[in-house]
Amino acid sequence: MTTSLVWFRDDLRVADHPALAAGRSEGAVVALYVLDEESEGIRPLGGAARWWLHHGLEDLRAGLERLNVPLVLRRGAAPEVLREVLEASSADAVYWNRRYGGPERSVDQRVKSEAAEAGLHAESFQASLLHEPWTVRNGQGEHYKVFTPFWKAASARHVRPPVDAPARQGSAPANLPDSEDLADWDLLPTHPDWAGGLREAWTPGEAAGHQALEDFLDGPVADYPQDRDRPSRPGTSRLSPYLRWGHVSPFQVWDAAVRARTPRNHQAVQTFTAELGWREFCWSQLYHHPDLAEANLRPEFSDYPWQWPRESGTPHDAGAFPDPVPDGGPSPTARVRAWRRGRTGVPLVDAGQRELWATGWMHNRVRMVTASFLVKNLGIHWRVGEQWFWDTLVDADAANNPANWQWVAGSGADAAPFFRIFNPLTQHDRFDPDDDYVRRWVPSFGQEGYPEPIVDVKQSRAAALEAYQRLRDANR
DNA sequence: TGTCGGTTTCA
DNA sequence: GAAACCGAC
Repeated sequence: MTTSLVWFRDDLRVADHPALAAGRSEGAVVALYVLDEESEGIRPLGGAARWWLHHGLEDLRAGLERLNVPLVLRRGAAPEVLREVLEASSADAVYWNRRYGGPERSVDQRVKSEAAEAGLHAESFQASLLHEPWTVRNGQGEHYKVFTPFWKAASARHVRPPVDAPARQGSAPANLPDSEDLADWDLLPTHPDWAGGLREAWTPGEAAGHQALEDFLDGPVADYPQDRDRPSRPGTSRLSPYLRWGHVSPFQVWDAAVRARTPRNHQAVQTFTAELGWREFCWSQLYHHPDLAEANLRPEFSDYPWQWPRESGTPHDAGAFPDPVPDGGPSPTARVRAWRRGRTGVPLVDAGQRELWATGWMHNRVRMVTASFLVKNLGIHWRVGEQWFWDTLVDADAANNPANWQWVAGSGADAAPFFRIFNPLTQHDRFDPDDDYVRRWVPSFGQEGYPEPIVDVKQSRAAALEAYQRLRDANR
């Protein structure tokens, strides 16, 4: 009987998993997950992501157990691990669902060629994106740089239906490679255990993801265009971490959304599926610009006087002002510290940052506001914010996170124009008029002890516009 | 998926 | 005097 190895990555599910389905159709399957912290260029997971991964893997193991498929856990450089595990399992083939980041693609390519050299069958599948990034092209044959035409072209294309979870296998493969113990990976925080808020807010896993999808399409989707901007309301799908980890696939979301469509909610469903479109667009950007998290897509922004906190990891070639800033006010280090902990004295910003710190997630409207505040009002480089979100979000996504930070900063493809600067006070009035959200996360709001704004919103906005104007003049 | 300051419109 | 409207950033 044939044995296949199915390599799980950002697709921790058993349904709509083409690689798993392919392996099962050939015979017996061994599942593998590799925690690769060694391969060149692979970005180490943030703290909140590690927490989610731990529980996501437990859930995957349970899901695979129901199919009688054993899950092998290994740490190390993926090509080496694959070599070992393929040999130990006497597998004839290895299957996986495609990844689209630069370093990940290099790793996968290496695994594929090494498998071929060893006379093994290696095959990859489309499962994480509705549209392969190299297939969505404009009239000139180039990838789209603007969202609206991108999504217009992409969403007109056929989307395959989700595939079912495979049938339970009668017997597990004879040769089972050793597995490491998940607990030894230290993915969960211990001293201190800061994950209490995450546990309260989230249930990682495939079933929970589908429950979230179903609950959303059962009700809230009808009011999505309005309610999604109100952070105090349960108006969003909260699917982001489930999509990030692949507990739910975009094909499943697309299919469910299309099925939930009625004449009445048609427009609202389209607004929702456009968010899948943004995800596709972000991944297209990362595919075509593997350095999306490091480099401005608009190179002229390298001359913008972004500031960096004084701490390790600050690039020396960032064109940054020294700490403290020349024109007075709190130092970049103090600004960043206040922003991270939600002590800027700007209520909506502080509420968002505290929601993030407590739950590993922030409402999208508020993400735009806190990001704009960091980049435009505090004058800090978007990469500082991108790194913080990467470390704290349970949905930290290698494409969405940097693409959206560049969107806010104005340095990205189809980005918000730099002069589109959110006023956090106006946004507060408009989207949290009853202060429900702000009071939930900042109990001291409106009371003595709540700090004054760390910078003047109006003055700092004007300063950002001036710096931008100088940049434009210099580039003319 | 913006804000601001100015002008116009209308009750 | 509020609300709608507009251009500039």
